[in-house]
Amino acid sequence: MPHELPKTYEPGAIESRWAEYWVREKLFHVETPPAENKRPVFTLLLPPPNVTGRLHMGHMLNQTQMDIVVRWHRMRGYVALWLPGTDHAGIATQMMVERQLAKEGKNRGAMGREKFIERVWEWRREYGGAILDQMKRLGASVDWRREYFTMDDNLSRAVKEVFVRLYEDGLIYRGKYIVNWCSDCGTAISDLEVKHEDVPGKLYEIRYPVVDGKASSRDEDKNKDDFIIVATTRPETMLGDTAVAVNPTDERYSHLHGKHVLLPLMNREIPIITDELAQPEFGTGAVKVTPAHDPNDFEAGLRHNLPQIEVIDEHSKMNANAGPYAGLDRFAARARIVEDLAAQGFLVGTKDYTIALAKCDRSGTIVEPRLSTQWFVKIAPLARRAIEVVEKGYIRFTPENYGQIYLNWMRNIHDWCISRQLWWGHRIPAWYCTEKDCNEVVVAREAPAACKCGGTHLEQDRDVLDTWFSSGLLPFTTLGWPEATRDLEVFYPNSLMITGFDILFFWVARMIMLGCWFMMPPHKPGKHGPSDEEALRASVPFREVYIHALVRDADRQKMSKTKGNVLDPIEVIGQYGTDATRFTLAAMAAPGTDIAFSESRTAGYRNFANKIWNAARFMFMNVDRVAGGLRPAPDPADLHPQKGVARFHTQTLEDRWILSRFNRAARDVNESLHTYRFDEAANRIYDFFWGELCDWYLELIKPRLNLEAGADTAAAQAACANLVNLFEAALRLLHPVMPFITEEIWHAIYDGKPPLKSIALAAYPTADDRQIDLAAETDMAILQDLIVSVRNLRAELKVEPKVKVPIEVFAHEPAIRSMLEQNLRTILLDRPANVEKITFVENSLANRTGARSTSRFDVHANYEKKIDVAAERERLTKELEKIEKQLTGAQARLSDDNFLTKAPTHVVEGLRKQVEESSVLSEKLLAKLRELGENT
RNA sequence: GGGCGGUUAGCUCAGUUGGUUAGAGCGCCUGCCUUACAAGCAGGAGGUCGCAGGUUCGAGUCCUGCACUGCCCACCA
Repeated sequence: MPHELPKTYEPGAIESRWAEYWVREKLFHVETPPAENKRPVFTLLLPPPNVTGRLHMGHMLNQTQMDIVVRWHRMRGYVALWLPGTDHAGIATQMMVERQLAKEGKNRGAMGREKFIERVWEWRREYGGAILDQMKRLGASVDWRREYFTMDDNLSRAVKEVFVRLYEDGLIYRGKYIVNWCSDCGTAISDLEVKHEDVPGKLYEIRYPVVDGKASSRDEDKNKDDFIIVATTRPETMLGDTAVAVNPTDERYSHLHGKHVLLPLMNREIPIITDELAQPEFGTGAVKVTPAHDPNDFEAGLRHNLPQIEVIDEHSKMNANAGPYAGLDRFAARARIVEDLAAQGFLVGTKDYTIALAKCDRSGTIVEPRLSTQWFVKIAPLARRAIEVVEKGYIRFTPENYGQIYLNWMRNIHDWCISRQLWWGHRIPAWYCTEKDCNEVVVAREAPAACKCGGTHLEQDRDVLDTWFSSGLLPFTTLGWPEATRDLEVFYPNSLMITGFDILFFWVARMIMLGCWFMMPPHKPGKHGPSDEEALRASVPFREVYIHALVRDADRQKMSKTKGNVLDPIEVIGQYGTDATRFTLAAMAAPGTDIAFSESRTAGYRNFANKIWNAARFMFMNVDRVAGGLRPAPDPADLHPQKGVARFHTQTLEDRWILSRFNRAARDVNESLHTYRFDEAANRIYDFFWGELCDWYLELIKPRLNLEAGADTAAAQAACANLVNLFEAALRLLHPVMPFITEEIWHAIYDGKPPLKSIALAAYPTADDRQIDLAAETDMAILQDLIVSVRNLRAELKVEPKVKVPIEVFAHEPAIRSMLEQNLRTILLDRPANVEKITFVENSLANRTGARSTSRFDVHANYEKKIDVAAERERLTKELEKIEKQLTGAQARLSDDNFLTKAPTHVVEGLRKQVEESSVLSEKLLAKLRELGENT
């Protein structure tokens, strides 16, 4: 029988089977909704993993959260589109293939561009799907039919379109500026790809002799004002100095204005200029100016028309301009230069100095600020809108503080260098006329046939675009832009973006800038003044951004290959199952803190899955045995519109109680998911399923299910039906977090013939307030107290586990007494507390040995064994102390007028009630302590 | 140089707009293979919530300062 589950829970087998099933059955394919669509729409774009990537814990966290949100929306009746794809990852992929070539003894230079690119495509065909295959194993409910790759034809066309439009709007320009140059990658990189690292270094003070122009007299050279001292951390760049700057307000140097210095080693005369660049407080107040190798100096150079002398080449070696140092690596040159300066008496001092060293994020190579002709995006106009939409709340961040971080960054943004000296990527759609003296640049969607000068030889720019340029367009290009598609109309803006902080600026910020620019209809070149708020609101790429935490190892260390502490999600899954791993990530995803991923935690959630598994086995066992194969009628009407528990018979207290608890759980879980509190949602389900359903409800219905004991078939069948219906609803509640085990058991409930193809298509439970039963919860709490009290007594009295004890119960409040009388049947307490007979008595049992008391009842176990009086007295004393302390505090507050007038009523009332109960209890404890004293 | 976060049980972390007795998992101790589950059941120990002030009838929660710690941003030599 299909519903007969194997005895042991083995996630591996179940999970791969359903993962395949979901893909094969195309369960998550989303048709473009028709014009008359009334269903709400939910759109989510998968942050495309690098095509070279392997799944890591960060991906898994990210995807787990996305899958939870998407499954939840789908079950709530949304048209839920989750769009998957991969990123061509320019540098990463190119390097990967180059390494492969190197092993074959080839290199791309010899191969040529065309062949190399063909080779990259081959690589991609062969290995590029790996990470998405891994995703399938995670159960990601994406629409695979819509899978994209950033180099697809349609996306590439859109990239060109964007480039051309931005160029036509004057927002893309080409020019020779200082860029971050990575000599290892052989390309310019953007500011974001540079990471600064504080390292100990040296600050060199160098004496530049002053000469008074060409007509300097030798006499003056002997004065002590004959030199000016500059400080630098990079002495090798001095070879390219074209000025020394002093601050115009710095009186120490006013007599030198307009004079020149003789550049040591190079013997080149360079002017002393006055510029804000030099800050009087720093060092000597004089700074060397190297326009070709420093961004600040570059600007100063423009202000003063200084020549730009490059001395370091693209391989970070000194070039011909470096005279005797030509050919040396920049650091070798530094050493030699310092040596030579010292030898010639120019080196005044060397100080220890902490340097914020700029390194290439990818290769770790020290980045060289280098003069280079590149393409840039003029970012200010785009940033303006991107700031506006966040300030106005058209895009909301969770956690909120990321909105501020985003704004700070966006307000200080610099132009974006978008050209890369690579082969793999979107080639820049610009052509240069090769005719002599024609410097025409043509930016066009297609290769132009001829230049306006008449020349027909046009060469396309050799560079490609920054990968983030194309991924920044994905929220609309994946939906068919620049065509005005129905998809675009329905699915844009995306509802949500879930991603990590690490790509907030790289990607999220760029998507917002580009989305708000291109999706602001109608597109008016050059006009971006205040316009229709609705249009602006509708232009955002997504309405909300959820930033998730970083997954660290159990010791809070960042996972990194070099540290060797990287956890492979596939291995973790292999060991504990995808469901348990997903649950761990969800349960630990409290906002604001990183996740210290602990396997012991995962093992705990594997145990939770096992608990569910066994509870299901218990259910099926009873369905077959007791109820003769009873199954819930698979009425589809009960499933999709049905939000809660279908046809539940509230015959007993525990029935009413569990139904109430289920509704509370459903309410809480929905609320938590609304605010992306995955941790709360997961923990809430855990507590309900294990702590209430399994620990209490299952135990309490066992007597009814046990035919041999009572043979009430009708009651047994009702109990069984309740269990099945409750379980079914609980599975739906859990499904977004643990999709596999819930799918497996759900199908089993329907004997393999479910009314829908998947639990993922069933309705998500919502709370029905009418089923929340406060009275049942209160009564049940008393009953639970009583059972726990009996268990405590058994432990105290050291009753052998197998021995059943008779108990006596006293309750002074008639209502509670009658409630207990109604619900406390021996059979009910048999299993939970091993009780064999219950007698209600008329007098308090509080002072009896072998009794326990709460403010509502006393319970006494009839058992011969002597108790450990000393231990009992200690326990009672401790408890009494605690209660007395509370009582004193509470009474003090209740007699304080200030408290009584200022505190809200419910707090005062609550406290009064507490005092009442504590008083009763403390008297009972006292009575018992007296009794104990007399007995010893 | 700016900005942000963290500090609660042995470990990893929750703790809503301040409100009655600060929770969980793992670990630990005791007893149980009770016919769903030893990946389990029952019971138990363990916290002056980083420190010092302040606001308040009331502070783990709000404010100020300090200490320790982590992260991000930054073209200053």
